[in-house]
Amino acid sequence: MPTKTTKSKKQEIFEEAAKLFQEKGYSSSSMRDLAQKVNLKVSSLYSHIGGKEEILQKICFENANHFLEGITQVEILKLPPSEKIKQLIRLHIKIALEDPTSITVFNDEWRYLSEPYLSDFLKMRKDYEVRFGEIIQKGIDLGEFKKLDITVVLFTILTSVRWLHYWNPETHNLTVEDLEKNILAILMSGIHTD
Amino acid sequence: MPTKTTKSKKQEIFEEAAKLFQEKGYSSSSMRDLAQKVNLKVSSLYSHIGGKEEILQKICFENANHFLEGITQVEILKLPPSEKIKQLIRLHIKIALEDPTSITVFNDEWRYLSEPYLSDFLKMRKDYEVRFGEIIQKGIDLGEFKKLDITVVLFTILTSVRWLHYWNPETHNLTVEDLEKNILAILMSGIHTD
DNA sequence: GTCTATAACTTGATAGAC
DNA sequence: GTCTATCAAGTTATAGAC
Repeated sequence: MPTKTTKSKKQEIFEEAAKLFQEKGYSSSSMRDLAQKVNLKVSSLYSHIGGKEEILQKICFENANHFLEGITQVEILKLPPSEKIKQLIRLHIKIALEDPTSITVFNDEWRYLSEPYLSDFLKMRKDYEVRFGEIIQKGIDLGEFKKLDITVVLFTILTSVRWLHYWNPETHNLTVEDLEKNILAILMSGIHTD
Repeated sequence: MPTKTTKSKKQEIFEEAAKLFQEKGYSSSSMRDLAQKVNLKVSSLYSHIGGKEEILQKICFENANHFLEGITQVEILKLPPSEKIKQLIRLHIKIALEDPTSITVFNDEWRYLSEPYLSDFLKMRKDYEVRFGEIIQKGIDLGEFKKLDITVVLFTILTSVRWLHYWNPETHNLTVEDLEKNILAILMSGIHTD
């Protein structure tokens, strides 16, 4: 019999909180809701965590770090910009499908971070966007990409994959690979036939 | 001297509320915040509006109706599916740029609608998605569009324009026409050179 | 229509017994 | 670590004087 990894109460709290924030939104989720989900009284939560916002901070910065680590890995690859952009799109798809709950909270609830966390978060996001944009610029310079506005390309790509955390791979007869192929095809070559 | 249209207090309340909801989110916005913005005491607000949610309902259903009216207009046009999809993308751009505040609240805060409004809203959204998807299907059947997964194409298009309400036309040296051209080029033909 | 006053309730967090 | 009890502040909304 395989050893079952015991989930700590703290971990359980974080996981249930993420679900709760996803369902009701951060500011509509109460510590009472959360306590009930993990079978504790409200006051007992504070033996495990510092407070409500600590959970939001963990979710937001963990995901921000995933994206920044991902782009750092891509930048050092000896590949043409077009391949780097494809890798980044795959990164977004992977992160969205791997932990949809966490990524939903990251996407939609970061603005409820208090200072100085909010500013830190926005700096990380800006950093990511700048570095993503630089790869696009290089691709245009090398003639791989059409001469389009960098900002438009950047945000079109970044937001175009922001529905994937709603995607349930099990209810669609489309493998993750096919999903990836479709998205890359649209962004690289468009939906129109040649 | 041109006649200045007088803004009713009710209208002022709705406009300031939209801004407030955009800034702080619906559930973090209080009637006290709103009262202060329009120089009234909280209780006086209730002489003009029924309550907090009435404002959210107005914003959500007004925008939902804009989109549904738009797609109805497009459907009756005698144009190939590819042109209809382009029209719809232009519709999204137009709505996003015309009233960014309202569309932000529509995009991000609809889930705080209470029943039965929430269900009504979701039905309208589903209706829009189905009709949008049918045009894509037709385009594929006629050979105008590549044989891609309808759902992937649908949501990629719908979400890819969901950053436009942050776009400030004045701080970018790109006209709205060029913005439109860039977005249509990406979605129709992709970013990659041929 | 606007105000003061207040009802009725929910919020995040803490004190201190066990 | 968990509990009961409670606090201080915030919430939407209403009653009733002017």
